[in-house]
Amino acid sequence: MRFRPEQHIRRPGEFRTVREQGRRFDCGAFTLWHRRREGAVDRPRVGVVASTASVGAAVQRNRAKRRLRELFRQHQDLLPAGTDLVLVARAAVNRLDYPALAAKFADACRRLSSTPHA
RNA sequence: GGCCUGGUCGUUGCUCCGAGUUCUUUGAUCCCAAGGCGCGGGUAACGCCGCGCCCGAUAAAAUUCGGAGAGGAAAGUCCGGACACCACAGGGCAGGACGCUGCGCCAGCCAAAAGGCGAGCGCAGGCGCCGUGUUUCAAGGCACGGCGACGGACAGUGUCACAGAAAACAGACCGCCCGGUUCGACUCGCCGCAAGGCGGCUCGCUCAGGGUCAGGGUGAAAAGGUGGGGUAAGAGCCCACCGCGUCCCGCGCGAGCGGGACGGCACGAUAAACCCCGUUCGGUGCAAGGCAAAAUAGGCGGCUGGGCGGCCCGUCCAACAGCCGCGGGUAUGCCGCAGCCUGCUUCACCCGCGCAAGCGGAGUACACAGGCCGGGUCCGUCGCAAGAUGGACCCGAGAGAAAUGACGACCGAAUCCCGCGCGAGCGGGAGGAACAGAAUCCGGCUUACCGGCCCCAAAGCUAA
RNA sequence: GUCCCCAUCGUCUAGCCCGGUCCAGGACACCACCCUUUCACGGUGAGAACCGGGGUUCGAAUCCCCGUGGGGACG
Repeated sequence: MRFRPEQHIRRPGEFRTVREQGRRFDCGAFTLWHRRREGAVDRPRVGVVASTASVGAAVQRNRAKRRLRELFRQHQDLLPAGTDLVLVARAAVNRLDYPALAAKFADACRRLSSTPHA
């Protein structure tokens, strides 16, 4: 399953929309915001955030964002079409091993699919 | 001191490049939104429709294969430069930076050349300070090592707290010494019956005067040092050595050094205080900056000087001039921006010709070809070795909420534990790789850091 | 990314330009005592800091250099 450039959320306005109108799941090592775009049928999109204060220096920030993007790439078929995600990294992202992160992410995907957004 | 920054394999992703296939759009630097010309049609109008001609830059998406893809510090942003714009940038003032000498190197820059500048780096040397050793009463000398933002303190100004008698063209105080007067004590002589008086020696004290600066617990620093002579006491007052200053001579490319004569001490510290001298620097920074749809149009509307970004001068462009605006949307797209140069190619713009499309010239991109530069692999030569050098082949990061990864397996350094061995070590197990992520580029400095390899020096051990 | 600025008691600040008078001053807070039946107010008193390292200097919060940590501007 590929991860295409048009699946990136890049604009500050889109980030703001997801975080103001979407819902939040606390997944321990990261925070997941999600929002369904009305009438959209294209693939789910994602934006990744890693701040210096919560994650650390540039190496840690880049590594956290890569791992979160990889989570989305491998599990994006669990998400309904037209879903926008914002993943906010915390310090534990780089400490947990990958299967634990994948389990948390898959669980969050199933929960947001079972509780459809208004 | 130099060099290097774990390895192999598998599955699956990301960015860029090349080749192929498929599909649609074909007209094209983001979208609404359209290549140009001619003829005809249509429309409120047009970029719409049809036909013909001409030109064109070589595009977009999906997919397959192949190739490439973080550092020695990519970091801090402390310096220097390239590059871009402000006028390829002028004079002065202000302000900043740098500062022993000689030679060499260095990203680059200036110059016709010779040559010069350059953040800094290296080698050799000079001077100063510190440490150790030696010699010496000491100062000083010599040897070795370390450190130095190392121009100038007789151009000027400022500051030097506390302590201390005194803190900056020195001399007030204590003290020491001298002689004088008054007073007192002791003693001697003379006069007097006595009280006492007069004169003298010595000592002390007080007072006024003079000499002197050796000494005065201090202090970071006390106005040449040590020793001797000398003196009433003392003092470069005099002498020797050392230090200092001026002059002369000699040596050295030079910083400076050595010697001699004279002076007779007049010269405190601080310039990472102001400052002076010499050299040098215009400002802003890739978020610099440039480009991105016609026609109406030598048009309409608005503003009045503007630029040289610290200040002044001066100068430049000008007043028929310059600047801004002339549909909407979008933190828009593209270039700058991916080793360099040359050739080839040729959108725009420019020049010439043509009624016009266009044609010819010149000319920027991608691609292609060649050369140079850098890196990798293989081979040869040299070297004890890290490595150097020659040839062949291959390659040359470029993102933009920001690619260069994720996961797994194996090998694996440091370190720890167990067993064996006199010992070097051997076997097994645990353990699992530092600092850290390009953002216009190059050079330097600084800071962070697991380890590995090599060279040089010294000491110890072993062997000869 | 590029370019600037700042750092002093628990908090807000003075001192820095031009070094000594600073074992660093003030306000609020905290603590102790007094006042009050008690609390508050008030009074008295005490504790408490120069971001780290190096250098210049006799002497550094102040001057210079290198770091660390904050903050800001530029589309």
